[in-house]
Amino acid sequence: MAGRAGVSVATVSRVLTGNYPVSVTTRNRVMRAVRQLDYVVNAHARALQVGTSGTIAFVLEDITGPSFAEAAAGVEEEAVRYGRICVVCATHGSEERQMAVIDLMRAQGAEAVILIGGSRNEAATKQRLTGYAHSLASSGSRLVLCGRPPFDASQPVSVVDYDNEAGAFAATSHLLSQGHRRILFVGGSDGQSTAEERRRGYVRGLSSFGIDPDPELQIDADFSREAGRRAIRQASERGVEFTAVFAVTDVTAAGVMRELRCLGLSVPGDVSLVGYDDVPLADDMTPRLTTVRVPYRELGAAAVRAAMDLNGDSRREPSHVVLGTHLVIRESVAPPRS
Amino acid sequence: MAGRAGVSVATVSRVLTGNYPVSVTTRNRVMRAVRQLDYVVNAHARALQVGTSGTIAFVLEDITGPSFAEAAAGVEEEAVRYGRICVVCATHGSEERQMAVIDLMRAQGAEAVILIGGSRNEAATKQRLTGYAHSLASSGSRLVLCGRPPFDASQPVSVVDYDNEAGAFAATSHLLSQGHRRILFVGGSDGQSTAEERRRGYVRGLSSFGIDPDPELQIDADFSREAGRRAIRQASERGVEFTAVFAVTDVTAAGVMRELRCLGLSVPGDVSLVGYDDVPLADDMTPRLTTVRVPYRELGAAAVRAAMDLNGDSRREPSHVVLGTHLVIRESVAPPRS
DNA sequence: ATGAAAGCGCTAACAT
DNA sequence: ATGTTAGCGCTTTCAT
Repeated sequence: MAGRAGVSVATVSRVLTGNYPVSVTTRNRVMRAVRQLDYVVNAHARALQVGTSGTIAFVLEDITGPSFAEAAAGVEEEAVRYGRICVVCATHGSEERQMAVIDLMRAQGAEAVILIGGSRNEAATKQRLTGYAHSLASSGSRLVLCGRPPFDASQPVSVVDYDNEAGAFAATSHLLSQGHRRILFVGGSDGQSTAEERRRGYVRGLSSFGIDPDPELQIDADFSREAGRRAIRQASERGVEFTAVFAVTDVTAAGVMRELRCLGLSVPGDVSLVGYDDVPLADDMTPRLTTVRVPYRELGAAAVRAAMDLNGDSRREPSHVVLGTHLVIRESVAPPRS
Repeated sequence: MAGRAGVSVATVSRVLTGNYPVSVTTRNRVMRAVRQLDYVVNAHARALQVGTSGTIAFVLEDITGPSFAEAAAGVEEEAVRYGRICVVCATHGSEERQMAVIDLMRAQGAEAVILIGGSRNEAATKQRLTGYAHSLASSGSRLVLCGRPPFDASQPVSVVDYDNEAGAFAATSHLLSQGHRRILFVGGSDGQSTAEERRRGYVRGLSSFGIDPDPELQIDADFSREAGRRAIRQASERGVEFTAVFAVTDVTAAGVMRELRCLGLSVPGDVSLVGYDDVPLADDMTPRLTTVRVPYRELGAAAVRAAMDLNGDSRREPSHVVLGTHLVIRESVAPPRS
């Protein structure tokens, strides 16, 4: 390449990186050679020299989840805005895979690793993540957590969060204010942090209306459609009475809605329903689903910003930004039949 | 690192890559040092030396599209199965961005670049892609196209396809066999290849029933929900009469369904509706959407396989695999009101 | 403004 | 079985 342009490799490097004065004629000569040879620099060689690769890793459970996908879009867009490239890895919920992915990204010299999603076991996970965070920090990288409880500020991990609990509180209050008293919460009590926080909001909503949470009204379910269906089936088999359902997730709500229909119950005529996330699906359901809006795209974007801000000096205090949620009222809630 | 273990760098390399005999004691010593130092190899240095990085690039328009997301999941899974890492880039429909992304991946030494989605202008795009393909091939990489018409076999590009036209034919035939004669096709005629092929299937379906396609019954729309709504609004304003709609995409169908409702029309009572893709949404709509199943996940997986198969000798004939589609009959189609 | 050369961290001959 | 060393392609002093 340098030969073709009749200049030294150093000169080629200078025109290509563009951070050093080069005479116009030389530059043209080089650029012509670049075109003729269809040349691109070797990113690995450059990264090896410069010490950084401009890669942002986004680690999620499953790309197929609409809220994760939305967040991924936010990460991707913001990453390219900063001239970075974005690699996305799925863990399929496995902790080993998560660990493997983080090591992989450390090997790649990723500028930041952004982890989205709740975690199963707060205490143990927190410890493990702290380990990751230090490993990453020691290689000049950053760990950013999305939608998880923050760490204490002494750890080199930033978190971009939203108020899960407040959203759930708002959703529950809405149902309550419409006159519902027997509200079924469909969501995990398996310790998944996101589900747990939402459940807390539900309980607090109830309490603020002076209602004692009835354990019978809380049914386990993960974030899948199938879990939503199963939950309703269980409730029905157990003869649980309720006039409204608060589902931990919009897609869980879709399952709930479907199973309710199978039982011959209409929404919102017989039972009201609210979801969480406000993914596109919510607006396509019939009736359109009342839900809690979570700014996932913005969440992703904020995560890369959090990562980049700390770029200069890695001794900077890790940030904790929390985004707001709000209730989106549509058509799936009505007052209970009297 | 080598110092800490008291061995040479070569030995460290040997135990870490594991492709060379090392005595058990030495291996243990090295592994201990690895753990103590929390060491990971520098992937760039390795790639620089070995000449390949084990990266598969997946290029799509928008991660948020459910069918793309599904394909991305297929790519990701298959890539990790092969021990590769997967970077996903969004082009947002811009050809320049697409070009930039491909160069970027060439610089990264990606083992393969997988491009999904139709293209606007077949002739020009084909030429441009041929250029990319040769560029990639010359750096030992591969271009794989997903869901696009194949190239002639002399070009170094593999394609993994599915029969768009046959699926559309099946969908249209289904409507026809239910007694519909005025079927509105909602989909682009802007030359987007996917839409175009689906439209051809629609026309052929009509023809096979001896019906001349009425231009009035074909309305422009891209793959978005909004486009679906707009199309129905237009049809209604123009006073077009129809008893069924075939939407180019499930999400377009969701828009169609919504707008139909706004017009006071019920599905399938007043008008029948079929979509295309069979994304999860289709099963969550009310009524559940009859649609054409496209095996997107398998498509993605097949794309990485196509890329890897050619790995050994790059002189091998590029492959063209085509996957099947089939109609999924649900509840959005009924015979027309007499 | 340009060239020469060192060196980034690794792997793969080539010794031993 | 292990150590020594060249060199992957680039950027970056240091000369000129």
